[in-house]
Amino acid sequence: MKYEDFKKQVAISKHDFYRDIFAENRKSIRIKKEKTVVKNLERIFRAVLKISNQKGFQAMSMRELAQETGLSMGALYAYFSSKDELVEMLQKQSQAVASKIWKDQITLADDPREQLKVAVYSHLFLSEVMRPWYYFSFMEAKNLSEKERKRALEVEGASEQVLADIIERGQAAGFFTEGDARLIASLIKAMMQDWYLRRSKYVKTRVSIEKYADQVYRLLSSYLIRT
Amino acid sequence: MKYEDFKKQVAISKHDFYRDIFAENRKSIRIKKEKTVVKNLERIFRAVLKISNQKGFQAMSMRELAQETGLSMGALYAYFSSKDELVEMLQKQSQAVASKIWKDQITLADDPREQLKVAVYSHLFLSEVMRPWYYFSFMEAKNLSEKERKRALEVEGASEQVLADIIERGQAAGFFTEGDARLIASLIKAMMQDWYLRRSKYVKTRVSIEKYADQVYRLLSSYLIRT
DNA sequence: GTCTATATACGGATAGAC
DNA sequence: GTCTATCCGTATATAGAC
Repeated sequence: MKYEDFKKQVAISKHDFYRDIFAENRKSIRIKKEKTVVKNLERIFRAVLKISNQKGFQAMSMRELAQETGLSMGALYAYFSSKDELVEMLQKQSQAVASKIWKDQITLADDPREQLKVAVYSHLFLSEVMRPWYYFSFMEAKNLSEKERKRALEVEGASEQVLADIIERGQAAGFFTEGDARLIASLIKAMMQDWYLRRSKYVKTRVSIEKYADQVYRLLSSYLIRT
Repeated sequence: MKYEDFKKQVAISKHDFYRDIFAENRKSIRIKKEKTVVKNLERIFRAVLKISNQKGFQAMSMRELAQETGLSMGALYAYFSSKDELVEMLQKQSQAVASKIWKDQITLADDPREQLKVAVYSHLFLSEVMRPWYYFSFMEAKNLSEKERKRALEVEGASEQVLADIIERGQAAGFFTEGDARLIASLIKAMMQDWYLRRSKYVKTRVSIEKYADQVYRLLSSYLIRT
């Protein structure tokens, strides 16, 4: 499994991404011309991720965001009505896109052994494509509004359940060794998470995403797959 | 390996912990009576961890800290000269204590196979004993001062190197399978980290620290240990 | 040792000109 | 659509009374 192939295959259209955000938030966005909105939303969200991932979302001031985007504070508030709403837009759309891509990938396989492999590789590749958002999402989760925090927890729980289900099907079919599927799923998630949480370390030690994925999968299959 | 035994064995004396902080920071602490200082430092650090772990260190206001500790803002500033210094005291002492305990535990064993087991179990147990600090340290690392951030990275790198060294010795002795020791150490670290980063999930699904440690070690040894 | 009151700066958000 | 200027709340930190 090659990262470059995956990247081409999913080819998330940035334009579509921001157009969808526009469509979902017509009420709070005061600007009417789609072209302008898409252009500026891209600048804004790029800057939010950049600054937040350096110093945290709370520590990012609107003045700083204005500077980084090249827009004034007044202009910024034409695209959202509060800092909370800004982060809500980002979370909702990114989460929807990420979860759709992952599930689509898994559905391409049907044998549990193949599904497990696809699930691990495609999750890692996806987190590499959308790395700034994955990092942001983890680090800022606890600072979101009650509503957003709850949704983030549900999404995370659901993705672990996807892994656990694959493992259970594999166990039922006799391919995998017995054991607590949910707990094993947690450990897989932990290893996948490390790629985006401490990525600078892997850059420094020259570990590529493919090498990382291979190692995770090898560790996993030596435990799980019956021989 | 039992968690309760470990807990008794290390029995970190809280009194010693705060007395050491006092000794190291005589300059910035304006209060002279040790008894008073120890009592209040304990209140302060407990409150810092509690509030920060709920909403982040930056979002914790001094007014909030005053309320939680039962001290006034004026009184708080008799124990440190800035928010940054407060967090520096906490980091320095906790890091020293944690790293000493872990290394002492590992030295108790000499066979690499036994050392690996001790390293995994004792790190997990230790992170359970000092859980609020481990969580804080990870989540706030990037918001610390340049100096503190650098030191945190070094400590983290060193602890992964400890694991990698054990693995390499085990490989050289023919006990472990070949492979990239540093990368495997990273994956072990990732799994150990998950215990304190997403602990509420494990509480909810009723996974005990012992069960978690067993599962991590089983996964690991199935890959690493030659049969 | 600890308190209350306050200096000073910076935060998010908006009004109204262009 | 975007800008500048400003309101107003809250932040950290300190001064000085007790």
